[in-house]
Amino acid sequence: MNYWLMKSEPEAFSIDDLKRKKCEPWDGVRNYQARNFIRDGMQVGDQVFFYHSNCAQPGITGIAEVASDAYPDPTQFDPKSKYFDPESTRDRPRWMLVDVAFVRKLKRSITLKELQALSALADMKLLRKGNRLSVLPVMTEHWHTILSLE
DNA sequence: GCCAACGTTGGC
DNA sequence: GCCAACGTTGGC
Repeated sequence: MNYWLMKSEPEAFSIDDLKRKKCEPWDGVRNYQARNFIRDGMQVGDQVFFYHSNCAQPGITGIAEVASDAYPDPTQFDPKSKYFDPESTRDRPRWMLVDVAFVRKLKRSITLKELQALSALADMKLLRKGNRLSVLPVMTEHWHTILSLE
C-alpha cells in the first residue's frame, strides 16, 4: 500500500465536496509526472492526503482513498471540456485518472505552515521549493508524522 | 495581484 | 538538441 498527496483548489473541489459525493473521478491532471504516478504507482486502497491549494489556508484537510485502477480521463476526448486534448486519441489516450473515495476529514486542518515548521518533514516533496505537482507520493514516515499532529 | 519556479512549445 | 517565449501553479 502506498501513500499519496493530491492537491485541489477548494473553490473548485474541496474536501466537503468529496464528502458529499463520496467518490469522484480525479480528472484534469495534465502533467506527465503526475500522470505517471497515477498510472504506474496507484493501487486500489492506497491512502491519500487531500490538500487544499491556492487558498487562504493551504494545508491537508482530509483523507481519501484510491478507489479504482487507472483509466483514461474522459475529459481529454470532450471538445467542450477545458481539459480537452486534441492530440489524444481513444486508441492511445494520453491522460489517466483514478476514482478517489472520501475516507474522512481530519479533526482539524494541518496547515502548510505547520508542516514547514517540522524538521522531520524537511525532505518531503510537497515542501520543496517550487514544487507544483498536483499528485505526489508521501513517504510512510511522513504520513504518520503528519497524522500524529492531528 | 505579484512573482518565482517550473513545464511545454516551437523556431532554429 | 538548444533555448527563448509563454503559460501555469500556488504561496504570499
